[in-house]
Amino acid sequence: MRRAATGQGKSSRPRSRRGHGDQLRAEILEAVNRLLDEWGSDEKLTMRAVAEEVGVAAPSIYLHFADKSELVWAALADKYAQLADVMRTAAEATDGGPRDRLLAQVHAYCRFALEHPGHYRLMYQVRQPALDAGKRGHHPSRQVSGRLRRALTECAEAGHHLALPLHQCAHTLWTGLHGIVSIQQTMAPAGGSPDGVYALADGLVDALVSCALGTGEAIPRPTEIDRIIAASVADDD
Amino acid sequence: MRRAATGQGKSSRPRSRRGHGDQLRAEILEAVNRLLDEWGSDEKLTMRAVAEEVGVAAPSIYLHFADKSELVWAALADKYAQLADVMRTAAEATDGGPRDRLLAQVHAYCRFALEHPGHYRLMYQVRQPALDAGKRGHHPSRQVSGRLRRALTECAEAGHHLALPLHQCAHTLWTGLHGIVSIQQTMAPAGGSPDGVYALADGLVDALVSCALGTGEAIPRPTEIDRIIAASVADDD
DNA sequence: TGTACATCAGTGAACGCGCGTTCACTGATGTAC
DNA sequence: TGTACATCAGTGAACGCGCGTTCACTGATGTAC
Repeated sequence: MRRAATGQGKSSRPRSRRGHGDQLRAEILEAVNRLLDEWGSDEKLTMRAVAEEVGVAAPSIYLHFADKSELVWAALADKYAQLADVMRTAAEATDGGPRDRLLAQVHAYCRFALEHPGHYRLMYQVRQPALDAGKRGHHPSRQVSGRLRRALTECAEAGHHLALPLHQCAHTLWTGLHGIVSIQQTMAPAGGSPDGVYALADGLVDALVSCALGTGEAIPRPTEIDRIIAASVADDD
Repeated sequence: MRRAATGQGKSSRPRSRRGHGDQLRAEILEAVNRLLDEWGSDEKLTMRAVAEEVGVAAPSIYLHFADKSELVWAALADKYAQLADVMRTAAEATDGGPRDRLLAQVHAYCRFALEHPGHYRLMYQVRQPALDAGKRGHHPSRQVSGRLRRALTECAEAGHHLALPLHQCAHTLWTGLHGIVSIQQTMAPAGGSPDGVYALADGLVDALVSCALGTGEAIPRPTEIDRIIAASVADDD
Protein backbone atom coordinates (compact mmCIF):
# COMPACT_ATOMS: atom_id res chain seq x y z
CA MET A 1 0.00 0.00 0.00
CA ARG A 2 2.42 2.64 -1.16
CA ARG A 3 -0.18 4.84 -2.81
CA ALA A 4 -2.61 5.25 0.02
CA ALA A 5 -4.27 8.19 -1.65
CA THR A 6 -5.53 6.10 -4.53
CA GLY A 7 -7.06 3.21 -2.60
CA GLN A 8 -10.71 2.94 -1.79
CA GLY A 9 -11.82 4.34 1.56
CA LYS A 10 -10.83 7.76 2.75
CA SER A 11 -7.50 8.96 1.49
CA SER A 12 -4.76 9.29 4.05
CA ARG A 13 -3.63 12.65 5.17
CA PRO A 14 -0.15 14.18 4.92
CA ARG A 15 1.56 14.49 8.25
CA SER A 16 1.62 17.97 9.74
CA ARG A 17 4.81 20.00 9.84
CA ARG A 18 6.70 20.12 13.10
CA GLY A 19 5.08 22.50 15.51
CA HIS A 20 1.80 22.34 13.65
CA GLY A 21 0.39 19.32 15.42
CA ASP A 22 -2.62 21.33 16.51
CA GLN A 23 -3.83 21.44 12.94
CA LEU A 24 -5.03 17.86 13.27
CA ARG A 25 -7.21 18.92 16.15
CA ALA A 26 -9.13 21.31 13.96
CA GLU A 27 -9.45 18.75 11.19
CA ILE A 28 -10.89 16.23 13.62
CA LEU A 29 -13.52 18.68 14.82
CA GLU A 30 -14.44 19.48 11.23
CA ALA A 31 -14.77 15.78 10.49
CA VAL A 32 -17.12 15.25 13.42
CA ASN A 33 -19.35 18.06 12.24
CA ARG A 34 -19.23 16.84 8.68
CA LEU A 35 -20.30 13.34 9.67
CA LEU A 36 -23.09 14.62 11.90
CA ASP A 37 -24.43 16.64 9.01
CA GLU A 38 -23.99 13.88 6.48
CA TRP A 39 -25.68 11.20 8.59
CA GLY A 40 -28.15 13.39 10.42
CA SER A 41 -27.54 11.30 13.49
CA ASP A 42 -24.87 10.46 16.02
CA GLU A 43 -25.62 6.76 16.03
CA LYS A 44 -22.63 5.75 13.95
CA LEU A 45 -20.30 8.44 15.22
CA THR A 46 -17.42 6.27 16.37
CA MET A 47 -13.78 7.11 16.94
CA ARG A 48 -12.88 4.91 14.00
CA ALA A 49 -15.38 6.64 11.72
CA VAL A 50 -14.07 10.05 12.68
CA ALA A 51 -10.48 8.94 12.15
CA GLU A 52 -11.29 7.53 8.74
CA GLU A 53 -13.07 10.72 7.74
CA VAL A 54 -9.94 12.69 8.65
CA GLY A 55 -7.67 10.18 6.95
CA VAL A 56 -5.78 9.21 10.04
CA ALA A 57 -5.50 6.26 12.45
CA ALA A 58 -7.95 6.13 15.34
CA PRO A 59 -5.39 6.50 18.13
CA SER A 60 -4.28 9.81 16.66
CA ILE A 61 -7.46 11.36 18.00
CA TYR A 62 -6.15 10.78 21.51
CA LEU A 63 -3.27 13.13 20.79
CA HIS A 64 -5.78 15.95 21.08
CA PHE A 65 -8.78 14.70 23.05
CA ALA A 66 -8.78 12.77 26.30
CA ASP A 67 -11.79 10.67 25.37
CA LYS A 68 -14.80 10.51 23.12
CA SER A 69 -17.07 12.71 25.16
CA GLU A 70 -14.49 15.47 25.27
CA LEU A 71 -14.28 15.25 21.49
CA VAL A 72 -18.01 15.43 20.95
CA TRP A 73 -18.60 18.36 23.27
CA ALA A 74 -15.66 20.20 21.77
CA ALA A 75 -17.26 19.80 18.35
CA LEU A 76 -20.58 21.02 19.67
CA ALA A 77 -19.29 23.87 21.78
CA ASP A 78 -19.83 26.63 19.26
CA LYS A 79 -23.03 25.26 17.75
CA TYR A 80 -25.23 27.18 20.15
CA ALA A 81 -23.50 30.40 19.21
CA GLN A 82 -23.82 29.40 15.57
CA LEU A 83 -27.56 28.85 15.91
CA ALA A 84 -27.90 32.19 17.70
CA ASP A 85 -25.96 33.72 14.82
CA VAL A 86 -28.16 32.43 12.04
CA MET A 87 -31.12 33.72 14.02
CA ARG A 88 -29.53 37.14 14.35
CA THR A 89 -28.67 37.19 10.68
CA ALA A 90 -32.18 36.22 9.69
CA ALA A 91 -33.58 39.01 11.83
CA GLU A 92 -31.24 41.58 10.37
CA ALA A 93 -32.13 40.56 6.83
CA THR A 94 -35.78 41.33 7.49
CA ASP A 95 -37.16 44.74 6.74
CA GLY A 96 -40.38 44.49 8.63
CA GLY A 97 -41.51 45.25 12.12
CA PRO A 98 -40.26 43.55 15.27
CA ARG A 99 -42.84 40.81 14.90
CA ASP A 100 -41.52 39.97 11.44
CA ARG A 101 -38.02 39.89 12.88
CA LEU A 102 -39.22 37.50 15.57
CA LEU A 103 -40.80 35.27 12.94
CA ALA A 104 -37.61 35.31 10.92
CA GLN A 105 -35.67 34.10 13.94
CA VAL A 106 -38.23 31.44 14.68
CA HIS A 107 -37.97 30.18 11.12
CA ALA A 108 -34.19 30.22 11.32
CA TYR A 109 -34.41 28.11 14.46
CA CYS A 110 -36.60 25.55 12.73
CA ARG A 111 -34.44 25.52 9.63
CA PHE A 112 -31.32 24.87 11.69
CA ALA A 113 -32.98 21.98 13.49
CA LEU A 114 -34.33 20.45 10.29
CA GLU A 115 -31.08 20.85 8.38
CA HIS A 116 -28.82 19.63 11.18
CA PRO A 117 -30.81 16.94 12.99
CA GLY A 118 -27.68 15.21 14.22
CA HIS A 119 -26.36 18.32 15.88
CA TYR A 120 -29.77 19.27 17.12
CA ARG A 121 -30.28 15.97 18.90
CA LEU A 122 -26.94 16.21 20.64
CA MET A 123 -27.52 19.83 21.59
CA TYR A 124 -30.93 19.37 23.12
CA GLN A 125 -31.57 15.73 23.79
CA VAL A 126 -28.39 14.57 25.40
CA ARG A 127 -27.10 15.54 28.78
CA GLN A 128 -23.75 17.28 28.58
CA PRO A 129 -21.56 16.10 31.42
CA ALA A 130 -18.96 18.80 30.93
CA LEU A 131 -21.55 21.47 31.55
CA ASP A 132 -23.13 20.00 34.64
CA ALA A 133 -20.24 21.03 36.78
CA GLY A 134 -17.64 23.08 34.93
CA LYS A 135 -17.92 26.41 33.16
CA ARG A 136 -19.60 28.36 35.87
CA GLY A 137 -22.53 30.02 34.26
CA HIS A 138 -25.51 28.95 32.24
CA HIS A 139 -26.14 26.31 29.70
CA PRO A 140 -25.11 27.63 26.30
CA SER A 141 -28.62 27.08 24.98
CA ARG A 142 -29.41 30.29 26.82
CA GLN A 143 -27.86 32.12 23.92
CA VAL A 144 -30.77 30.89 21.85
CA SER A 145 -33.63 31.48 24.25
CA GLY A 146 -32.00 34.82 25.05
CA ARG A 147 -32.37 35.89 21.44
CA LEU A 148 -36.03 34.97 21.47
CA ARG A 149 -36.51 36.92 24.66
CA ARG A 150 -34.99 40.03 23.18
CA ALA A 151 -37.06 39.74 20.06
CA LEU A 152 -40.15 39.44 22.22
CA THR A 153 -39.11 42.51 24.17
CA GLU A 154 -38.95 44.49 20.98
CA CYS A 155 -42.39 43.26 20.00
CA ALA A 156 -43.80 44.32 23.34
CA GLU A 157 -42.14 47.71 23.13
CA ALA A 158 -43.70 48.22 19.72
CA GLY A 159 -47.12 47.55 21.20
CA HIS A 160 -47.73 43.89 20.44
CA HIS A 161 -49.39 42.17 23.33
CA LEU A 162 -47.70 39.11 24.82
CA ALA A 163 -49.87 36.33 26.11
CA LEU A 164 -47.46 35.59 28.95
CA PRO A 165 -44.94 37.45 31.11
CA LEU A 166 -41.74 38.14 29.20
CA HIS A 167 -39.39 35.43 30.43
CA GLN A 168 -42.08 32.81 30.61
CA CYS A 169 -43.19 33.77 27.13
CA ALA A 170 -39.67 33.34 25.77
CA HIS A 171 -39.23 30.01 27.51
CA THR A 172 -42.59 28.78 26.28
CA LEU A 173 -41.80 29.82 22.75
CA TRP A 174 -38.44 28.09 22.88
CA THR A 175 -39.68 24.83 24.37
CA GLY A 176 -42.68 24.95 22.05
CA LEU A 177 -40.43 25.19 19.01
CA HIS A 178 -38.34 22.38 20.39
CA GLY A 179 -41.43 20.25 20.82
CA ILE A 180 -42.65 20.91 17.29
CA VAL A 181 -39.28 20.14 15.80
CA SER A 182 -38.49 17.09 17.86
CA ILE A 183 -41.89 15.48 17.38
CA GLN A 184 -41.47 16.06 13.66
CA GLN A 185 -38.07 14.39 13.70
CA THR A 186 -39.21 11.42 15.75
CA MET A 187 -42.66 10.73 14.41
CA ALA A 188 -42.79 12.02 10.86
CA PRO A 189 -42.18 9.58 8.03
CA ALA A 190 -38.48 9.69 7.36
CA GLY A 191 -38.56 11.56 4.10
CA GLY A 192 -41.70 13.53 4.81
CA SER A 193 -41.88 17.20 4.01
CA PRO A 194 -41.24 19.45 6.98
CA ASP A 195 -43.40 22.29 5.67
CA GLY A 196 -45.81 21.86 8.53
CA VAL A 197 -43.10 22.76 10.99
CA TYR A 198 -42.95 26.37 9.82
CA ALA A 199 -46.71 26.72 9.82
CA LEU A 200 -46.94 25.28 13.32
CA ALA A 201 -44.19 27.60 14.50
CA ASP A 202 -46.08 30.55 13.03
CA GLY A 203 -49.18 29.44 14.88
CA LEU A 204 -47.30 29.25 18.13
CA VAL A 205 -46.11 32.82 17.65
CA ASP A 206 -49.68 33.83 16.83
CA ALA A 207 -50.81 32.41 20.13
CA LEU A 208 -48.07 34.15 22.10
CA VAL A 209 -47.72 37.51 20.36
CA SER A 210 -50.74 39.46 19.22
CA CYS A 211 -50.70 40.43 15.61
CA ALA A 212 -52.49 43.69 16.23
CA LEU A 213 -50.89 46.64 17.96
CA GLY A 214 -52.66 47.44 21.19
CA THR A 215 -52.51 50.17 23.76
CA GLY A 216 -51.84 49.88 27.46
CA GLU A 217 -50.02 47.04 29.18
CA ALA A 218 -48.30 44.94 26.50
CA ILE A 219 -46.86 42.35 28.84
CA PRO A 220 -48.72 40.57 31.63
CA ARG A 221 -47.36 41.18 35.08
CA PRO A 222 -44.54 38.84 36.10
CA THR A 223 -45.74 35.78 37.95
CA GLU A 224 -43.86 33.52 40.31
CA ILE A 225 -42.81 31.21 37.50
CA ASP A 226 -41.69 34.16 35.39
CA ARG A 227 -39.47 35.36 38.19
CA ILE A 228 -37.92 31.93 38.54
CA ILE A 229 -37.15 31.76 34.83
CA ALA A 230 -35.86 35.31 34.80
CA ALA A 231 -33.48 34.56 37.65
CA SER A 232 -32.08 31.47 36.00
CA VAL A 233 -31.44 33.41 32.84
CA ALA A 234 -30.12 36.60 34.34
CA ASP A 235 -27.04 37.61 32.43
CA ASP A 236 -26.88 35.94 29.07
CA ASP A 237 -25.64 38.13 26.28
CA MET B 1 -25.58 -23.86 43.68
CA ARG B 2 -28.52 -25.90 44.92
CA ARG B 3 -30.20 -23.08 46.73
CA ALA B 4 -30.40 -20.54 43.99
CA ALA B 5 -33.09 -18.58 45.78
CA THR B 6 -30.79 -17.65 48.63
CA GLY B 7 -27.78 -16.49 46.67
CA GLN B 8 -27.00 -12.87 45.92
CA GLY B 9 -28.40 -11.48 42.72
CA LYS B 10 -31.96 -11.95 41.63
CA SER B 11 -33.50 -15.15 42.87
CA SER B 12 -34.27 -17.78 40.27
CA ARG B 13 -37.78 -18.43 39.23
CA PRO B 14 -39.73 -21.70 39.41
CA ARG B 15 -40.35 -23.26 36.05
CA SER B 16 -43.86 -22.84 34.70
CA ARG B 17 -46.22 -25.78 34.56
CA ARG B 18 -46.68 -27.50 31.27
CA GLY B 19 -48.93 -25.57 28.98
CA HIS B 20 -48.30 -22.36 30.94
CA GLY B 21 -45.20 -21.29 29.08
CA ASP B 22 -46.85 -18.02 28.12
CA GLN B 23 -46.71 -16.90 31.71
CA LEU B 24 -43.03 -16.13 31.30
CA ARG B 25 -43.90 -13.76 28.50
CA ALA B 26 -45.98 -11.63 30.82
CA GLU B 27 -43.31 -11.70 33.52
CA ILE B 28 -40.69 -10.51 31.03
CA LEU B 29 -42.84 -7.58 29.97
CA GLU B 30 -43.43 -6.66 33.61
CA ALA B 31 -39.69 -6.81 34.23
CA VAL B 32 -38.95 -4.47 31.35
CA ASN B 33 -41.45 -1.95 32.66
CA ARG B 34 -40.15 -2.30 36.21
CA LEU B 35 -36.57 -1.65 35.10
CA LEU B 36 -37.54 1.35 32.99
CA ASP B 37 -39.32 2.85 35.97
CA GLU B 38 -36.55 2.01 38.38
CA TRP B 39 -33.75 3.40 36.26
CA GLY B 40 -35.67 6.16 34.54
CA SER B 41 -33.75 5.39 31.40
CA ASP B 42 -33.31 2.71 28.79
CA GLU B 43 -29.54 3.00 28.69
CA LYS B 44 -28.88 -0.15 30.67
CA LEU B 45 -31.86 -2.10 29.42
CA THR B 46 -30.07 -5.20 28.11
CA MET B 47 -31.39 -8.68 27.48
CA ARG B 48 -29.22 -9.92 30.32
CA ALA B 49 -30.56 -7.31 32.73
CA VAL B 50 -34.15 -8.16 31.86
CA ALA B 51 -33.47 -11.87 32.25
CA GLU B 52 -31.87 -11.33 35.65
CA GLU B 53 -34.80 -9.21 36.79
CA VAL B 54 -37.15 -12.04 35.88
CA GLY B 55 -34.87 -14.65 37.43
CA VAL B 56 -34.25 -16.54 34.23
CA ALA B 57 -31.43 -17.10 31.74
CA ALA B 58 -31.07 -14.63 28.92
CA PRO B 59 -31.85 -17.05 26.07
CA SER B 60 -35.22 -17.78 27.62
CA ILE B 61 -36.40 -14.42 26.41
CA TYR B 62 -36.10 -15.68 22.86
CA LEU B 63 -38.76 -18.27 23.57
CA HIS B 64 -41.25 -15.42 23.46
CA PHE B 65 -39.71 -12.55 21.51
CA ALA B 66 -37.88 -12.70 18.21
CA ASP B 67 -35.40 -10.00 19.14
CA LYS B 68 -34.80 -7.10 21.45
CA SER B 69 -36.75 -4.51 19.54
CA GLU B 70 -39.82 -6.73 19.45
CA LEU B 71 -39.52 -7.07 23.21
CA VAL B 72 -39.23 -3.36 23.83
CA TRP B 73 -42.12 -2.36 21.63
CA ALA B 74 -44.28 -5.09 23.11
CA ALA B 75 -43.58 -3.65 26.56
CA LEU B 76 -44.41 -0.16 25.34
CA ALA B 77 -47.44 -1.06 23.29
CA ASP B 78 -50.05 -0.22 25.90
CA LYS B 79 -48.28 2.75 27.42
CA TYR B 80 -49.98 5.23 25.11
CA ALA B 81 -53.35 3.89 26.11
CA GLN B 82 -52.22 4.00 29.72
CA LEU B 83 -51.23 7.65 29.43
CA ALA B 84 -54.52 8.43 27.75
CA ASP B 85 -56.24 6.64 30.63
CA VAL B 86 -54.61 8.61 33.41
CA MET B 87 -55.57 11.74 31.52
CA ARG B 88 -59.17 10.60 31.25
CA THR B 89 -59.25 9.66 34.91
CA ALA B 90 -57.82 13.01 35.94
CA ALA B 91 -60.46 14.80 33.90
CA GLU B 92 -63.28 12.76 35.37
CA ALA B 93 -62.08 13.42 38.90
CA THR B 94 -62.39 17.16 38.32
CA ASP B 95 -65.58 18.94 39.19
CA GLY B 96 -64.99 22.17 37.38
CA GLY B 97 -65.68 23.45 33.92
CA PRO B 98 -64.22 22.07 30.72
CA ARG B 99 -61.18 24.27 31.06
CA ASP B 100 -60.42 22.76 34.47
CA ARG B 101 -60.80 19.32 32.96
CA LEU B 102 -58.35 20.29 30.23
CA LEU B 103 -55.89 21.51 32.83
CA ALA B 104 -56.27 18.30 34.79
CA GLN B 105 -55.37 16.31 31.71
CA VAL B 106 -52.44 18.53 30.94
CA HIS B 107 -51.15 18.03 34.47
CA ALA B 108 -51.65 14.29 34.19
CA TYR B 109 -49.61 14.31 31.01
CA CYS B 110 -46.75 16.13 32.71
CA ARG B 111 -46.92 13.91 35.77
CA PHE B 112 -46.72 10.79 33.64
CA ALA B 113 -43.69 12.11 31.80
CA LEU B 114 -41.93 13.18 34.98
CA GLU B 115 -42.67 9.96 36.82
CA HIS B 116 -41.79 7.64 33.96
CA PRO B 117 -38.94 9.33 32.12
CA GLY B 118 -37.63 6.05 30.79
CA HIS B 119 -40.91 5.14 29.18
CA TYR B 120 -41.48 8.67 28.03
CA ARG B 121 -38.18 8.82 26.17
CA LEU B 122 -38.88 5.59 24.38
CA MET B 123 -42.42 6.64 23.54
CA TYR B 124 -41.55 10.00 22.07
CA GLN B 125 -37.88 10.21 21.30
CA VAL B 126 -37.18 6.93 19.61
CA ARG B 127 -38.39 5.86 16.23
CA GLN B 128 -40.52 2.73 16.39
CA PRO B 129 -39.69 0.51 13.45
CA ALA B 130 -42.69 -1.75 13.98
CA LEU B 131 -45.01 1.15 13.49
CA ASP B 132 -43.42 2.62 10.40
CA ALA B 133 -44.88 -0.07 8.21
CA GLY B 134 -47.16 -2.45 10.09
CA LYS B 135 -50.40 -1.84 11.95
CA ARG B 136 -52.18 0.16 9.32
CA GLY B 137 -53.44 3.22 11.05
CA HIS B 138 -51.95 5.99 13.08
CA HIS B 139 -49.20 6.27 15.56
CA PRO B 140 -50.54 5.30 19.00
CA SER B 141 -49.53 8.69 20.35
CA ARG B 142 -52.66 9.92 18.60
CA GLN B 143 -54.62 8.53 21.51
CA VAL B 144 -52.99 11.21 23.61
CA SER B 145 -53.28 14.19 21.29
CA GLY B 146 -56.81 13.02 20.55
CA ARG B 147 -57.75 13.41 24.19
CA LEU B 148 -56.37 16.94 24.22
CA ARG B 149 -58.30 17.74 21.07
CA ARG B 150 -61.56 16.59 22.58
CA ALA B 151 -60.94 18.55 25.77
CA LEU B 152 -60.30 21.61 23.64
CA THR B 153 -63.51 21.00 21.74
CA GLU B 154 -65.43 21.01 24.98
CA CYS B 155 -63.75 24.25 26.00
CA ALA B 156 -64.70 25.87 22.73
CA GLU B 157 -68.27 24.62 22.97
CA ALA B 158 -68.51 26.14 26.43
CA GLY B 159 -67.46 29.50 25.02
CA HIS B 160 -63.73 29.63 25.70
CA HIS B 161 -61.90 31.15 22.78
CA LEU B 162 -59.11 29.12 21.20
CA ALA B 163 -56.10 30.97 19.89
CA LEU B 164 -55.73 28.56 16.96
CA PRO B 165 -57.93 26.33 14.81
CA LEU B 166 -58.96 23.20 16.66
CA HIS B 167 -56.60 20.56 15.33
CA GLN B 168 -53.67 22.90 15.14
CA CYS B 169 -54.42 24.05 18.67
CA ALA B 170 -54.39 20.46 19.94
CA HIS B 171 -51.18 19.66 18.11
CA THR B 172 -49.52 22.81 19.37
CA LEU B 173 -50.57 22.07 22.92
CA TRP B 174 -49.30 18.52 22.68
CA THR B 175 -45.93 19.39 21.13
CA GLY B 176 -45.62 22.30 23.52
CA LEU B 177 -46.07 20.04 26.52
CA HIS B 178 -43.58 17.64 25.01
CA GLY B 179 -41.09 20.47 24.60
CA ILE B 180 -41.51 21.67 28.17
CA VAL B 181 -41.15 18.19 29.59
CA SER B 182 -38.26 17.09 27.44
CA ILE B 183 -36.23 20.26 27.94
CA GLN B 184 -36.78 19.81 31.65
CA GLN B 185 -35.53 16.25 31.53
CA THR B 186 -32.51 17.05 29.41
CA MET B 187 -31.35 20.35 30.82
CA ALA B 188 -32.51 20.56 34.39
CA PRO B 189 -30.13 19.59 37.15
CA ALA B 190 -30.68 15.91 37.74
CA GLY B 191 -32.42 16.17 41.09
CA GLY B 192 -34.04 19.53 40.44
CA SER B 193 -37.63 20.14 41.36
CA PRO B 194 -40.01 19.89 38.42
CA ASP B 195 -42.53 22.34 39.85
CA GLY B 196 -41.86 24.73 37.02
CA VAL B 197 -43.14 22.21 34.54
CA TYR B 198 -46.71 22.47 35.78
CA ALA B 199 -46.59 26.24 35.87
CA LEU B 200 -45.23 26.37 32.35
CA ALA B 201 -47.88 23.98 31.15
CA ASP B 202 -50.56 26.17 32.74
CA GLY B 203 -49.11 29.15 30.93
CA LEU B 204 -49.22 27.36 27.64
CA VAL B 205 -52.90 26.60 28.18
CA ASP B 206 -53.45 30.24 29.11
CA ALA B 207 -51.96 31.26 25.79
CA LEU B 208 -54.07 28.82 23.79
CA VAL B 209 -57.42 28.84 25.61
CA SER B 210 -58.94 32.05 26.86
CA CYS B 211 -59.84 32.05 30.50
CA ALA B 212 -62.85 34.24 30.00
CA LEU B 213 -66.02 33.07 28.28
CA GLY B 214 -66.65 35.01 25.12
CA THR B 215 -69.42 35.27 22.62
CA GLY B 216 -69.26 34.67 18.92
CA GLU B 217 -66.76 32.53 17.08
CA ALA B 218 -64.82 30.46 19.66
CA ILE B 219 -62.49 28.77 17.22
CA PRO B 220 -60.55 30.49 14.45
CA ARG B 221 -61.39 29.28 10.99
CA PRO B 222 -59.44 26.24 9.86
CA THR B 223 -56.31 27.08 7.94
CA GLU B 224 -54.35 25.00 5.48
CA ILE B 225 -52.13 23.59 8.22
CA ASP B 226 -55.13 22.80 10.40
CA ARG B 227 -56.67 20.81 7.57
CA ILE B 228 -53.47 18.86 7.11
CA ILE B 229 -53.31 17.99 10.79
CA ALA B 230 -56.99 17.15 10.90
CA ALA B 231 -56.61 14.76 7.99
CA SER B 232 -53.69 12.94 9.54
CA VAL B 233 -55.62 12.49 12.74
CA ALA B 234 -59.01 11.66 11.31
CA ASP B 235 -60.35 8.69 13.16
CA ASP B 236 -58.65 8.24 16.49
CA ASP B 237 -61.01 7.40 19.31
C1' DT C 1 -51.32 -49.48 37.61
C1' DG C 2 -46.75 -49.29 35.46
C1' DT C 3 -43.69 -47.68 32.00
C1' DA C 4 -41.69 -45.91 27.62
C1' DC C 5 -41.80 -41.85 25.24
C1' DA C 6 -42.78 -37.29 23.20
C1' DT C 7 -42.94 -32.74 24.43
C1' DC C 8 -42.32 -28.74 26.88
C1' DA C 9 -39.80 -24.99 29.56
C1' DG C 10 -35.70 -23.52 30.17
C1' DT C 11 -30.22 -23.41 30.38
C1' DG C 12 -24.77 -23.03 30.02
C1' DA C 13 -21.47 -21.93 27.18
C1' DA C 14 -19.95 -19.68 23.63
C1' DC C 15 -19.87 -17.00 19.17
C1' DG C 16 -19.06 -12.87 16.75
C1' DC C 17 -19.17 -8.18 16.53
C1' DG C 18 -18.13 -3.32 17.32
C1' DC C 19 -16.64 -0.34 20.40
C1' DG C 20 -13.33 2.83 23.23
C1' DT C 21 -8.88 2.75 24.42
C1' DT C 22 -3.73 1.45 25.22
C1' DC C 23 0.96 0.59 24.10
C1' DA C 24 5.18 -0.08 22.14
C1' DC C 25 6.79 1.46 18.13
C1' DT C 26 8.33 4.30 13.57
C1' DG C 27 10.01 7.60 10.62
C1' DA C 28 10.50 12.33 9.49
C1' DT C 29 12.33 16.80 11.01
C1' DG C 30 14.44 20.34 13.19
C1' DT C 31 18.63 21.50 16.19
C1' DA C 32 23.15 21.57 18.69
C1' DC C 33 27.76 21.17 17.93
C1' DT D 1 28.85 22.03 6.07
C1' DG D 2 28.21 17.48 8.10
C1' DT D 3 26.29 14.56 11.57
C1' DA D 4 24.42 12.69 15.96
C1' DC D 5 20.48 13.22 18.49
C1' DA D 6 16.10 14.70 20.73
C1' DT D 7 11.58 15.48 19.65
C1' DC D 8 7.49 15.45 17.31
C1' DA D 9 3.35 13.50 14.67
C1' DG D 10 1.37 9.63 13.96
C1' DT D 11 0.61 4.23 13.59
C1' DG D 12 -0.45 -1.14 13.76
C1' DA D 13 -1.89 -4.38 16.52
C1' DA D 14 -4.23 -5.73 20.10
C1' DC D 15 -6.77 -5.62 24.63
C1' DG D 16 -10.91 -5.95 27.16
C1' DC D 17 -15.53 -5.27 27.52
C1' DG D 18 -20.52 -5.68 26.85
C1' DC D 19 -23.72 -6.68 23.85
C1' DG D 20 -27.40 -9.49 21.03
C1' DT D 21 -27.91 -13.87 19.72
C1' DT D 22 -27.29 -19.10 18.75
C1' DC D 23 -27.01 -23.90 19.72
C1' DA D 24 -26.81 -28.22 21.54
C1' DC D 25 -28.40 -29.73 25.58
C1' DT D 26 -31.25 -31.10 30.19
C1' DG D 27 -34.64 -32.43 33.22
C1' DA D 28 -39.37 -32.39 34.51
C1' DT D 29 -44.07 -33.62 33.11
C1' DG D 30 -47.94 -35.18 30.96
C1' DT D 31 -49.67 -39.06 27.89
C1' DA D 32 -50.43 -43.40 25.20
C1' DC D 33 -50.58 -48.04 25.79
